[in-house]
Amino acid sequence: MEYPYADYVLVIKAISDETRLKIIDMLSCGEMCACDILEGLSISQSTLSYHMKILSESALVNAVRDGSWMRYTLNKEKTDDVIAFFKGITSEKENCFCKKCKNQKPNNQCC
Amino acid sequence: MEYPYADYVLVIKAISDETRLKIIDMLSCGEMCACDILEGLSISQSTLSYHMKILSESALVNAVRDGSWMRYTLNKEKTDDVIAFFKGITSEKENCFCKKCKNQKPNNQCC
DNA sequence: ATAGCATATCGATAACATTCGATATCGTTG
DNA sequence: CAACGATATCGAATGTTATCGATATGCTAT
Repeated sequence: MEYPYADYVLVIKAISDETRLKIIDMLSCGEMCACDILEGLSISQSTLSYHMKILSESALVNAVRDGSWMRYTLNKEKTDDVIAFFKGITSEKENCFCKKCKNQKPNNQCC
Repeated sequence: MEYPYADYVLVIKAISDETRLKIIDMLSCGEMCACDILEGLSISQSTLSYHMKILSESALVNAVRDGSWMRYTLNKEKTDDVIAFFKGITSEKENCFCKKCKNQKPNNQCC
């Protein structure tokens, strides 16, 4: 209990969209430019730009300009960080909130 | 490439909300009833009911009626499944989409 | 400097999410 | 079976997201 939930909500929102999950998958084995990502999807160029902005602003994806092209890579540090966060909140721990419950049962569970 | 993205979008959307992340964290070390969860948050009872519905419909949380109370537990199988899915799409793999890119560079990267 | 390609931004729209108070349902207990 | 407590559902208000076409910006060649 007491994680920076709000910070992670931004990142998790970024991965809670089918198009963006596909893009992350596409980037998982190497760098791609916007034009190639666009070819693999059925969306408009402006929509892709919108999604890439969300992915790079949440730091899940690194964006580098190369001439008139944009080259994108997956930021594995960030994706691992999200995984670690989610593992953390789903794992049992000391000082857990539920241990303070009022309506505990004899078996030390809540309610 | 070619994961059941849409299926996981539902689950990831379920965890992309601050209130629901808190609830998952609360449930991480044991069972809780709705009333105790409600005490730990600053939302109305109807809003909690809405969030619990999203969490249990996405199978992240198991809901059991016990008399007039509802008892909730975290479904670790499902949370582990989401983690496995996300690890999968963020890890390099064979037959990766990006290997079919048109605009490849000499280093075998895209663009 | 200008024409052309790649990408970003804008404005509109439609769909979806979150919240609440009011009310309904459901189960328990007198 | 009536009253009550716990939870669910409804309807409305408000905010957020995804999408597009049109247009702007920014680079690169010519």
